[in-house]
Amino acid sequence: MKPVGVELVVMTVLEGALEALLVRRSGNQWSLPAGTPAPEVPLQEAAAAVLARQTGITGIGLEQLYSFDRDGARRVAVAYLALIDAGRHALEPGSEVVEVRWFPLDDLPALPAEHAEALEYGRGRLRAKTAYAPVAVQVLPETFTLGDLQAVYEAVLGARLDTRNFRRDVLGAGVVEEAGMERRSGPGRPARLYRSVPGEEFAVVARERRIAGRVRPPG
Amino acid sequence: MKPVGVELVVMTVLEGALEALLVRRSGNQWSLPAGTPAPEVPLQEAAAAVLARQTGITGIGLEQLYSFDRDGARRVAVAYLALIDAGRHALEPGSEVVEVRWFPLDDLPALPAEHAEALEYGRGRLRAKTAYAPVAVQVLPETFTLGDLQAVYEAVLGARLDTRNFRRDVLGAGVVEEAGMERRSGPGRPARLYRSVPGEEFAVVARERRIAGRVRPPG
DNA sequence: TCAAAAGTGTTTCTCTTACACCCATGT
DNA sequence: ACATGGGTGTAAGAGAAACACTTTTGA
Repeated sequence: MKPVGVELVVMTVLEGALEALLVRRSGNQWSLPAGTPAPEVPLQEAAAAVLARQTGITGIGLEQLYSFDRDGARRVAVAYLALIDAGRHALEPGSEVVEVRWFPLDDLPALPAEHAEALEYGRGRLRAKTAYAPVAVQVLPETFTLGDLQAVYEAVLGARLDTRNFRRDVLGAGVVEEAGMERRSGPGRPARLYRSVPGEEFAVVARERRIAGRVRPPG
Repeated sequence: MKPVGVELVVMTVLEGALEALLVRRSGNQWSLPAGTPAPEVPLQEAAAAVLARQTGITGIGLEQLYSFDRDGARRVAVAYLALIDAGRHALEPGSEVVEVRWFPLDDLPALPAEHAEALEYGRGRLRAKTAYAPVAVQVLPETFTLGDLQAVYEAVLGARLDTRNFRRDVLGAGVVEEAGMERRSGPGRPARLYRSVPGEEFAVVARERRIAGRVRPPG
């Protein structure tokens, strides 16, 4: 009987860059939040529970990423993926861990090789998904500007997008609607606030109109 | 310790329609080939072994499909997907099963709900993959005509494709090459035979040029 | 010579991309 | 008044889709 474990690839966007959530159980070894679910509890619930227990984060949408079965490992690790708004979730290390932190993907601490692999896999999935699903709204507060949204897309894709094309595509896709308010912050014209259209936040269906087209290298 | 099992969604194309491989262990209950791997064997190998043991099919490429964790189930089922050429694999029910058969997807016997779900999921994956990966060559003998290939695409996509566009796209993608022979069967002009370009059979990378474009309803 | 299947180019249109300026505000 | 970020339209090009006839064979 080969047993199953869960691990969590949780990402956010901070200062225009993707960051991943890691925990430290003891010593200097960082890792993904991970645990071993009991047989009677559904796997996704178990994953959510592990996340809550170890990091304090609750109430987020998890998506199954991949089931890793590293050679030599005696157990299978089912990885779940989430993209969330760090600002809405305070980090509270649970009793099993001594520290919880966001790390920029390009400045990670030493990780078990399998966890680094899962992170990389998760980033690839996000990138792929970004082209056809409005995943980015998950990383933003309830209302946001199109500039915010574009910044998230750019962070996830690792590429710069054209503002006018981006707006045309996002608005054309019908996944956001105007909130009827403005936000002003320092100099510059106030930005209109939008919110995601109810029921469209987690839509995974391919859309007639892609939100982000073919990506070109930064520059 | 929640245990893990494997199950196999194996499909082929017969007479222009997708068919799935099912086994009957006893009585009238059909199901997907499935089993419980030992801890020390890698999951994908275990899945291949289950398939070989129960159906006699060996040496095919398996792709992880999804890990199902049906509510109430005490175990996780990692499903693997394959699309193969039925003509190249004789079916031999192993000792664990009494019968192995291909069933058209639109004429399936009664199945456990979870297995029907996995089949449906597999069909969706195939459809999605068809748009950017040359999966279809897996279902054909070593040499085949472009007409054969188009028929496979049409079966997987459940849609009719334009012959000229299809040929242009397939040849442009560079995944097949002429075998330098012809095949004649009954009346009609003989068809050139092609084979898949070595190394491209299992290429999963997105291609610049898609093989099958946006799909329109049959008619 | 007829029926049956294979093979072949071009045109149209849609979608993607590239691109530059004015607007509203804070300091 | 100037610096800062927000917001807008259009033209050119590439890719996808639509479309009909000729070729080669078996019967």
